[in-house]
Amino acid sequence: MASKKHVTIWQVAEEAGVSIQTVSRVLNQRPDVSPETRQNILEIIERLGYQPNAVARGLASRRSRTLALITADFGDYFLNQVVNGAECVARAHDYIYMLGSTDCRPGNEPEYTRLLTERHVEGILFARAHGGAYESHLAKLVRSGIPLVSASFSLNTMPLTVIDVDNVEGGFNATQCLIEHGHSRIAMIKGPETFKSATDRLKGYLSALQAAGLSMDPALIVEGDWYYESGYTAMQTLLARRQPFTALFAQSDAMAIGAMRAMREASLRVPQDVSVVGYDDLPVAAFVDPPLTTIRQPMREVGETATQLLIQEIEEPGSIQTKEVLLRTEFIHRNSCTDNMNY
Amino acid sequence: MASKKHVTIWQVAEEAGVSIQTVSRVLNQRPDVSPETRQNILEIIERLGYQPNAVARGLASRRSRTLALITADFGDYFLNQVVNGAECVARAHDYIYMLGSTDCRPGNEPEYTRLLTERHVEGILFARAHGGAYESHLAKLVRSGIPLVSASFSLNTMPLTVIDVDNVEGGFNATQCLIEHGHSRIAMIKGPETFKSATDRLKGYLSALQAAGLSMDPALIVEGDWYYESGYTAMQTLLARRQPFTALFAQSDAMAIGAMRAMREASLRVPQDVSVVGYDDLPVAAFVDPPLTTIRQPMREVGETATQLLIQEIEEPGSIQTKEVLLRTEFIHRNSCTDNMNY
DNA sequence: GTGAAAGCGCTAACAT
DNA sequence: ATGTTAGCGCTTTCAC
Repeated sequence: MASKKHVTIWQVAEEAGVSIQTVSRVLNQRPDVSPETRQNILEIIERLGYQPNAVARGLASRRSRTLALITADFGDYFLNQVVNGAECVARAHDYIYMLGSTDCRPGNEPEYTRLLTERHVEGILFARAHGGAYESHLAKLVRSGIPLVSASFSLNTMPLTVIDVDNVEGGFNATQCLIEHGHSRIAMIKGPETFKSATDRLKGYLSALQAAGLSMDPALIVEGDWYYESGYTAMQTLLARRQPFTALFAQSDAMAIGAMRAMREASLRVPQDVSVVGYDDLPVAAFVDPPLTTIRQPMREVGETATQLLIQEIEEPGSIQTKEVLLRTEFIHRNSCTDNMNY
Repeated sequence: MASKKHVTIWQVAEEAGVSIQTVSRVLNQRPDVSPETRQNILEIIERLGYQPNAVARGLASRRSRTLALITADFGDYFLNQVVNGAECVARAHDYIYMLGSTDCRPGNEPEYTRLLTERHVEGILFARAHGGAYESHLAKLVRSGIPLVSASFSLNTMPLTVIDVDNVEGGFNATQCLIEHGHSRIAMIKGPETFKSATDRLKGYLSALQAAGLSMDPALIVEGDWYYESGYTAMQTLLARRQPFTALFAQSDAMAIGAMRAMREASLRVPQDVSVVGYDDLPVAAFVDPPLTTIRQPMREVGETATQLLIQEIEEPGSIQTKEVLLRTEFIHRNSCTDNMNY
């Protein structure tokens, strides 16, 4: 049979010989319904295939059970994992995420606010990879009072609940490993200055050097944009500077892999000539030549925790005042770094 | 100031000294409003910062302007691109996508149907990578009459509007290239049998061989699951069979890269000993050693076209009866395949 | 061109 | 434990 009209709460009530109120109570798991009535109504609901209309419920209760996921680029591995985790937790709590990527149209900064207010989204997960530029807008959202949690993106101008990975620790461990292998001239390809994750990893790098009594050489640091190509050109820049180094810490696996290509083209061998540590543990990291030593981030967990907090804040407002959750990274040892043979 | 109560259509009407109908008419761009009234109302809307409540609109008009995106895994590169494209087109038409990944909980097949009916989604984009298992369920959705478009996923049991890439052509071109380089013993790592894309690429492979008067050797074909690891083990299997081959067509870049690692470990050089062609043109493809020759798929366009059709079907039902759109692939030449030096 | 009335399907606040 | 009365904020008739 073709798409039947939807069954409404009225029909259920009529069939059960009760008022729609009683049905509504059963639907909302209220205690004040007699067991028999409840049982009977449940059976009728089942038999009629009744599904409550979420739109009507939303209007009447002012609860849309809808979350927004603002993100910059679904092609980003980090974000994807976050989304996966977020989606799962949301579903488990019977919330659903609406998509709001900011990328597709330039200058649509205000557009997603419109989306959010119009659709009466109850909370926002801000999972942007990009920094800068949106700060004022985000701040406005924070001030508006709508629950908002950020996945690894902090604001300088405003307190914000952030779930992130301990990037300082990650940067420290990556560098530390290289130092333990006897390296003292350690180059770094960092992420963009606008990212807190990039500056944090830099901090980790710096403090590892310092702890080992090593000095840092600005000539050994180049900035990339996280992606392959930028790692490639960053390494070319580094090589052109002709400052000796025997190790590289790239703040993303993609940049590490890009850099490795540049080194190959310059006849530099990894790890014999240059040891490399990346960051992210991309699926491909284990399959490049040589398999990449890297820092794994629990990205899925970031999404899960963020959503958990978001829902908590929605259901008990005020419960999470600007928490900051830092998840730990994991060091993944592979073959791209080895003892310093050069000095 | 703290989060003000929302402005409603009533306040706009009152402020303008008209009835809410008139405001509603302006909102819905109806022609039957005098220019002055319209202008005046528009200004008041602007001044008051009025945003129509999409939930209320949805209830009254029975149009939610909401689409569902059913997908298996946001970590998949292919899907991500599709999502990006889909999202853009949806936004341009003022629709929004709800997320419905099927992965997070096992056996939640019926769960997303519930989600869809309850939320009164107007159309579904089915962008699953995985085949099999869900067919009966999907068929039920198709029969329910809700507009449904699939991104590269066909159903054997049921006609379905599908936007896909021409996998036969892609498989043909990949193989053809290898043949033109003088290869005749061409191994293939294919995707899972349950994927039409895998069997289509196989068809292309077969017909290229046939066109060249070459025979196919079943011992040269191994199945993987699209991912790196499976390419790695598939190549080990291939090598263990000790059947000579000088070229490899891997149905995904990931499997190609996995296979390349296995070859490295077996001291086989690419492309000198074995030429390789992949499929997908992952961002990493240009940066592995050697840079991978591959088939690029217009995935973003798949998402865009699918959403376009979906919206069209929603707005003019019956307009797209089970179309099948096939987008063309692009051959990307890099360094992983070269002339056959071996025979 | 504009307005009044009647819902959309449900929940909330009182009743009883 | 259950029913009644009001809406939620908007669109849809159908008047004028």
